Amino acid sequence: MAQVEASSTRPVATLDEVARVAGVSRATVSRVVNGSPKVSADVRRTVERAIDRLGYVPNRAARSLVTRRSDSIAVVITEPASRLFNDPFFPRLIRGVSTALAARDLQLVLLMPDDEVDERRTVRYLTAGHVDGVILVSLHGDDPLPSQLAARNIPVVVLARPPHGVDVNYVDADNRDGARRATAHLIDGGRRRIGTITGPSDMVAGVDRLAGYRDALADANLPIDADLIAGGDFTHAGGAAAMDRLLVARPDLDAVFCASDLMAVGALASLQAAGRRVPEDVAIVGYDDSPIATTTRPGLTSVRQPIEEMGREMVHLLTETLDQADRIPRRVVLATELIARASSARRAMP
Amino acid sequence: MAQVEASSTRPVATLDEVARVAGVSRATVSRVVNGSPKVSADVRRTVERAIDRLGYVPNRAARSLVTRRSDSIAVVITEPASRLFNDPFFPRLIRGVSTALAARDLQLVLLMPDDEVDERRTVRYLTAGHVDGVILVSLHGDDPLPSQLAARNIPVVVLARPPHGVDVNYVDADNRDGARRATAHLIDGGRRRIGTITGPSDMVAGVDRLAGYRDALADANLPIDADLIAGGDFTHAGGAAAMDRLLVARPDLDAVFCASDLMAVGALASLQAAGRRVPEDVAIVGYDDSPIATTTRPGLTSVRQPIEEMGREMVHLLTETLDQADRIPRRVVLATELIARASSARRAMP
DNA sequence: CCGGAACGTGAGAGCGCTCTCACAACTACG
DNA sequence: CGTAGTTGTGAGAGCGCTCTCACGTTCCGG
Repeated sequence: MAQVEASSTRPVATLDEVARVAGVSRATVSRVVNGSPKVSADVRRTVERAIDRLGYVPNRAARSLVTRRSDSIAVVITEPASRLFNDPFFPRLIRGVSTALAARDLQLVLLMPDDEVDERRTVRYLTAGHVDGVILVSLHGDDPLPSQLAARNIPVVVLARPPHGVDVNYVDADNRDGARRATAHLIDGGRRRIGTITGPSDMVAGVDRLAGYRDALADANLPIDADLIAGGDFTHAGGAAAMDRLLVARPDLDAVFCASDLMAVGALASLQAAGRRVPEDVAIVGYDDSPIATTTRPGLTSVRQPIEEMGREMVHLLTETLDQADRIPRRVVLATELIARASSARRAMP
Repeated sequence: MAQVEASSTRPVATLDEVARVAGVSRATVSRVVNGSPKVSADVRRTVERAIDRLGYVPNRAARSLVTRRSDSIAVVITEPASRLFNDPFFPRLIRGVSTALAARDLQLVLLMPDDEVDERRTVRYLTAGHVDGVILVSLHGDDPLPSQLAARNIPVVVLARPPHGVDVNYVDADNRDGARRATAHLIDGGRRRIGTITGPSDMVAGVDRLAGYRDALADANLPIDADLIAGGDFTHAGGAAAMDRLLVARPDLDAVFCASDLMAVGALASLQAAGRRVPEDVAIVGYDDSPIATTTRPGLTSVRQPIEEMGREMVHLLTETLDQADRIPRRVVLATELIARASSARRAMP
């Protein structure tokens, strides 16, 4: 039985060995591997056979040492664990990024710095030439990473509009318009005393969605009442607490727009505990169209963001930046979609 | 203003430059960078100053070319998108893995092959010496990856016990014991006609949890009735459908153990739609202790798996395998915990 | 006071690959 | 038939790092 699969020794064939077996030079093998057109058909076939026979796989370290390219892209998520756990946003975004990278034969490297020390390690990693570009998923605007990377000339695309008009590529969903449409939908349903539970005021998404709520009221010539605006934090508990406050301040409210589904679910529980019927007494609209929106009773009307598409778009933007030397920052804002469910059903005729 | 930060040119200082600036040899700088003890204190200080001044970061490609180490670990998730979206399991696992890797200064590389083509690319990537080891998160047992990697002598740890007693490192939660305890909890609560909604029979977790259910009934000398066992698929819709079937087959059942929270939520909806009160008429226990368990009404009793710890344990196992030449496969099985909520409240005295 | 151990440092090879350049073998054209 | 171009292939340098080995100092015991 000479049929040995190079079993226990590391089967690391090199370019050199392939060249020897195929009876050509290293350069020619390299050309075959990299799909250069200037190789004659029969030499190419010979080399390919040798590659197959040896199970040759190019060593990326050696390659990227000379090309100064790693063909991988980092996705950096700087979010507290709690958000990551509860939010289906990230898996979906990653999936979008992942498929787009795969199509370009780029490798995804996920980094999730946990603390200060970790973040320094991350910067070191990114600047060590380990990746060709960085996708930054940080919903808090005060992150120093973009400028640090910019200083090192590493292409970056961030998710969500940065709060200070930094010159950086970004992709975002149209939060303001989404919130406007959600609120308009409530107005269309016959609601007039519409409250809102906002996101944190230090997050652009929170601020933008509040602005959209205001837009819709203004469009309909409805007054904006501070008593109808309660601050939340994108969490279930925060949503419930905010709802409680709204019910005290404005017991007569007939609808509420929540800047996240998690808060909407909290608000729903709070409303039901207070004996209000949804949607008969109070209509609710959430934001994110997360899976939880379909499991509540009644089902939760929500604003869907094109999350996967945002991921794909970020990759698109990044690879464009990679190829072109001119680094003109671009921004891509994607439209949202309102998914109507029972929680915002049109008010019955009185 | 001579104060230029090497702005637009790539500021890639090399070992050589550091050596020149510090007035020492390349080897000495390398020793300092790698923390070798055989460098005198003042030379070390001089070199460190030079490193700081030049903002030197070692080039990992060059390093791993010679060390044959990449100092990164791949996490390969081969799951359909749908699961990834709805299941908070993965983020938590990743988080556990991530912190454990960070503590060892290892880099996490996340791979999520989407289809056949993608999977081949993944194999190529893993065998290109890009990673030192692989953590395989595939809940389906028929994955060919472990053996492919084993053939290449790449250390692997898989999540969950493989169905065929493959010789491979794995980490798992004690599904059988968790299910046994969940069911025993229902028995303790005075329930006697206890149904179960299982996971898919091709997934070890599903099979093991069913076995645990049987164990508990056997322990309590309760009969095992096929009418009380309904097949599910770990999804919300599947849980609801299975519950409907159970209600037809055994309208008198007074409790149900669901092999996942998502199915439990579906079952809950189905029970409530059928006019059964939970927990008065029928008690429910789920599995996973996912966030959704706290948002249902009533709150869902569930079995918590130490997911983060499983991630950490996988890293632990992998790094052990990395360091030692002897590759004796190990298995680590972690205990679960029952989190009691209202959905399984003790039956009121009749 | 001398031989050898201990210690700190430098020289140089080489990891596996790409890429430029040179060159041989054709082809085409005046 | 000579010259210029075209095409396929090989030789060789070098990417930035680690690591072995050799060498110069210092220190100590006999």
